[in-house]
Amino acid sequence: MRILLVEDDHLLARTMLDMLRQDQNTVDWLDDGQQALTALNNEHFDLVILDLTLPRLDGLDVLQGARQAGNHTPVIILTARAELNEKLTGLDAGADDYLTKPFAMAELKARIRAVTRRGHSASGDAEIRVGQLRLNTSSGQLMVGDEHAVLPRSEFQILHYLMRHPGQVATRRRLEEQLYGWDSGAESNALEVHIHHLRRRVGKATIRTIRGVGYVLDPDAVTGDTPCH
Amino acid sequence: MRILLVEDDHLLARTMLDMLRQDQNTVDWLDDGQQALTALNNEHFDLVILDLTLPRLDGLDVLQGARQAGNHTPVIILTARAELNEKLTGLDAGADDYLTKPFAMAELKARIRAVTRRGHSASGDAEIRVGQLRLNTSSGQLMVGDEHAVLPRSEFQILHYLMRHPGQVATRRRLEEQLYGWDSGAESNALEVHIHHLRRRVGKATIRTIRGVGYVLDPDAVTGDTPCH
DNA sequence: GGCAGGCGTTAAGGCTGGCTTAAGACTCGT
DNA sequence: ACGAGTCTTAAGCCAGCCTTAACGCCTGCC
Repeated sequence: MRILLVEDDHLLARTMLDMLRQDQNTVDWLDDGQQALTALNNEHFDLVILDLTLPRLDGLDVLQGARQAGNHTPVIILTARAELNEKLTGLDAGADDYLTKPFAMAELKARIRAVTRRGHSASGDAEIRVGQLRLNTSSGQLMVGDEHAVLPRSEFQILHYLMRHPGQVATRRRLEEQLYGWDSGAESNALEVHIHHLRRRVGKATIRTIRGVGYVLDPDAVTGDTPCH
Repeated sequence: MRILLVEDDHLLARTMLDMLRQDQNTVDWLDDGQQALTALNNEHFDLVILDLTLPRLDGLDVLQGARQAGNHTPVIILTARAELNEKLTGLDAGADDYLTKPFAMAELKARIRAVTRRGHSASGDAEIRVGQLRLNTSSGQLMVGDEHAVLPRSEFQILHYLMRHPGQVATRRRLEEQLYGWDSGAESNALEVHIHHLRRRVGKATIRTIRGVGYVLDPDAVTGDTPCH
């Protein structure tokens, strides 16, 4: 998943970055409310983790601003216990969940899973299913029928996105964002190569090309082949 | 197992440390409530042994703080008999068990086994089973099929953790925590070497590598080798 | 029908990270 | 003090991953 972390405590932020990236996410980090709002308006994220006390523009204003602009990205708010009363305002302003500092990293993981609505309750590993595809989102293990594979990072990111939006078109741009966040700069046909490799695993018909736009995952497509070489 | 001991009586603490380490555990020790809460929020422990009278932050506050942060680690509370009435509050606050000082080390061991819920019912030796693996957690004896061996400490720690979380990813970080706690500083490929030795015992396919992340125990993996030809 | 642009396919190169092995350091019991 | 068993370190190897680039195909447009 692509996550935006907005947190001005650099020490805490770094801990969270490490944890989130370890969990196979592409994470971008800002420590400033103004920039955060701009980023939210111009790019796509699957989740925002938003501290309330920020320089330049308060977290709540970021949230409200984004929502007013029609942005529905799931948001988890971080807040000090002293600001408890603000939380109500926070939920009113359109946050999906909140966490009071200090919090346990495990708890953050759980909330993320809850908010993104995958991995039902149980603290076990989260898994997405689409058709006969089963993708373990914490280990990147993929089951196609009864064949098993561990996806490399890039292929995982792509397939994960496609499976989160089955039947919807994923633009090339969107997929590249998922892969690189802001670090990118990759100007090549890398994406097509990854898609190629994915199709080899998943069955050719499962990922359909929309010429000039991007790709779609076809939930109904059946594989037919399981290469094994 | 990785255990956090929070106890400000240094003499008692040292005794307990020795005993717990004797039993193959990795134990970290703090004598201060504030630090304990911080540690609990940022790291993973399998068990906390918590004295109630602590400098800076009372034991009960540590417990409550941790629980509010969403931390579900099993906790055993230590308390002087004079503070008996507090115990009820202790259980209310989310402790799993308590022990009144002075106590026998054997008693503590028993409580630990009970709280960590391994070694069902009878106080006989605790044993974990996953697939065809059977690990005796008190002796470190491993049965693979009908072959048996006694694991050295490091390999035991790793396999024990993997078997407690079969099918889930164990990050390198997590495994190193299990091995060293805070004493570490070990910057090397030691973990990989241990994994290598373990695979030799347990079958290569049983421990799967998740590149850039860690390892998973595959419960279904058989000792032989994968078919596919 | 020819052309151009987008996409598929394949192979090669660089690189990272894990695997393997062997050698020394250490511990502990005898 | 010695030896067996254990842990760490280091070095070289290997495999897998990502990107790049070349080439061919397909599609749609003129």
